Amino acid sequence: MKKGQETKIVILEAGLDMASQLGLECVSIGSLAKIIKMSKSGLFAHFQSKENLQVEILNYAGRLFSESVIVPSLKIKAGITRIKALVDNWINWSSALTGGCIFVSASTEYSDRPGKVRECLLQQQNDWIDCLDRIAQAAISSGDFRVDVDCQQFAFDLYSLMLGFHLYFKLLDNSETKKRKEIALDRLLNNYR
Amino acid sequence: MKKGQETKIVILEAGLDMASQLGLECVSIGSLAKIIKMSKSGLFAHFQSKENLQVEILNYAGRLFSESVIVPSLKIKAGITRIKALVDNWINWSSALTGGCIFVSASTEYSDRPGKVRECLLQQQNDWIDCLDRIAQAAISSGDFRVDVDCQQFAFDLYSLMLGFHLYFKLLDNSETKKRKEIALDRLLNNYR
DNA sequence: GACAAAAACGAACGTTCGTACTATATTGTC
DNA sequence: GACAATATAGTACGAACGTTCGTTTTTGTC
Repeated sequence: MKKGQETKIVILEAGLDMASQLGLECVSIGSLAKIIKMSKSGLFAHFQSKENLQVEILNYAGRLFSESVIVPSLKIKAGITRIKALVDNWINWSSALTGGCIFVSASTEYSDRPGKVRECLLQQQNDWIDCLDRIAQAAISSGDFRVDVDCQQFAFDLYSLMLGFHLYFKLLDNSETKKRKEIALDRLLNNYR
Repeated sequence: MKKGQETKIVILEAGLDMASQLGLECVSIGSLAKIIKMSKSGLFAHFQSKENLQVEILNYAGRLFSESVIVPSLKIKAGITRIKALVDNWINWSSALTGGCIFVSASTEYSDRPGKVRECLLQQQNDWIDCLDRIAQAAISSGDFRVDVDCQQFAFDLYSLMLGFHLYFKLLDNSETKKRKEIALDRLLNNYR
């Protein structure tokens, strides 16, 4: 790999970490450069604008999410076991990031902030919901879910549950979070069974 | 009322609107002053620090939330009708703010940002969850909920549902959001009945 | 209407922001 | 090892940031 690509990965890794803590909008080029010990202008040259940097951080997070959450889940037998694995992977992903899942914070940050970052995020989120939809469809095919299950409703239900988990886990630091998640997930799955 | 108090309310109102769109952290004294057509220093004098301004915006939002969501709900007969009214009121509250519910965005914004703002938010959120807990208890007393219902679990479930609604409604602008919410709420209530 | 108190203003502080240049180092290729 | 291409650094910019200060205007009270 070329030197420039290596540096870019270092930047994006640190940028993702910072974004997960402070939000994508509060990632500043100066402070990010300081963290990875390079000059502001040297870092800037890789992206040409702050907006590009934000978009690239988001795409970098998307690739990581795909690798560590989606792909491993799809290797598991379709149905409820896959869904449970998906939730586990998502929680691990959230926990791995210092400030929690970047998509959760970005979703509130960019709901009223037009621009390339918002468009990129919107695309990712709709893709993710489609992915949840397909996982529900596979659960129908495998026989775990009833044939009349509304897969988009499943996506809404599961995503909501994850958002609740994230709030309880990160901000509230509630000790019963995992239990709450477990109970809610079991009830959710039973309703589609 | 003294002149100073009137001005402060104007500031907090505009501040809340700005915070709901950009997040509390991106409320800047200069731009806020410009919006309400007063000087930066004049505005600043009301709060002595930006952090104080943020805390006061949050408390102002809390009072408004209490008035427009909690209090009206408590006037409704305890049980499922009250819970449905609460959800309706919460949705109206979210819709009334330009950028959606400020507590939703603040919750992700301050999960990793120590300080007075975070502490204030944490208090508010725990109070809100306790409030949901008590509403579930009242539903037990009224006979709508089973006596063995886990009220803290109810709070988690309902809050999760609202977070999902908020995402679908605000960022995704999904046309089926209300339907998704309705189905999820009915199923949630049936499970506790 | 006088007079003190409260409120708002205007200018400036040092810092950081994103971005634009030019110059110097480092890299990869022949 | 030469040489071009790439990558990083350095410097500067105008604007905005939160904050401080002294001054002026407005307010409420007697």
